[in-house]
Amino acid sequence: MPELPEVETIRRGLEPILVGRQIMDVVISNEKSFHGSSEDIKQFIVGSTIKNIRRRAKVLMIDLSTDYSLVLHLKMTGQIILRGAENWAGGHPNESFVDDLPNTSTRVYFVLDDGAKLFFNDQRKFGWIKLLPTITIDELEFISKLGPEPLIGHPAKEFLTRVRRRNNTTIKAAILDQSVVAGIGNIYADEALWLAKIHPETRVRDLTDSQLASILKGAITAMTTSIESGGSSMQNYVKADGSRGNYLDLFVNVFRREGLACPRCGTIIEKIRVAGRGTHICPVCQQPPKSL
DNA sequence: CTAGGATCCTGTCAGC
DNA sequence: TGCTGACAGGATCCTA
Repeated sequence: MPELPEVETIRRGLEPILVGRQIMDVVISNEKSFHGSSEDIKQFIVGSTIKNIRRRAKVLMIDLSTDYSLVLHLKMTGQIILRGAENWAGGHPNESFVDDLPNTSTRVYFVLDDGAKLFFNDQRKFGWIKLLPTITIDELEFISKLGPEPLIGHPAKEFLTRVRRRNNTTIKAAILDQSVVAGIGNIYADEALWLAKIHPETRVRDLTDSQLASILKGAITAMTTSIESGGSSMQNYVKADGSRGNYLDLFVNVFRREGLACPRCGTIIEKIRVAGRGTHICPVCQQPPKSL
């Protein structure tokens, strides 16, 4: 589930706590969740110091003093939870943020110098952590093929070039494609298309350059708002009175709001299926293409 | 090469 | 209550 803003929220939350800390041990309870030999773990993780935490698209990279890095993808249900003198949690928001850990969805955890533990939880086991030499990360196919970072520099021109390579598919499928633009997932795809007033089943070829630009702008707006509101973190999950909050309420207009009023025109929001994904639209603001 | 469906997994929820 | 199928904030693999 975690998309660019959720991963960026984790990066920003962990960086001040983890950089400079030493990793003393690694405990793996699901082999498929960790790619790296026990020999390499001993040699390049145990005893290493965390130098830096970076993000590219939805991928988190923890650079170690051994010139190796932990490359991490949370996929649908991944979470990063720190328990110790300081506590922090981000990623897929559920009760594991506050449960006793390890629990049944703990796949890997790291023991730090002061005994604090950094948990990688992942209910559906789609996520993974890879241990790789830092300099080889950019050569990985899934990294080298990525489209531009939407929140860094000026991605508009590169986005336009790449989205036009998907002229025959629907705009929703196109912006979910990580080689078109990095970091958009189901939440921000629906939010971007609502902000731009474009129906998700519109073929890319039927959109003008100006409409495509406004979709990218919508994605940037939604993502920026999400990050600035604190993203998906423990702080937004547990409210002051102990009840559970939903950080989506802080910024979404359509996502998971089927049956509720469109904030722009008041029409009831509908849920449909596009590109194999649940898709939320305002049927008035987002008119279907004539070809449908 | 592209497009779209199946697939990896566990848990939850609606409907019978 | 218990079962069944659909679905879930992702991306790869396979087929046409």
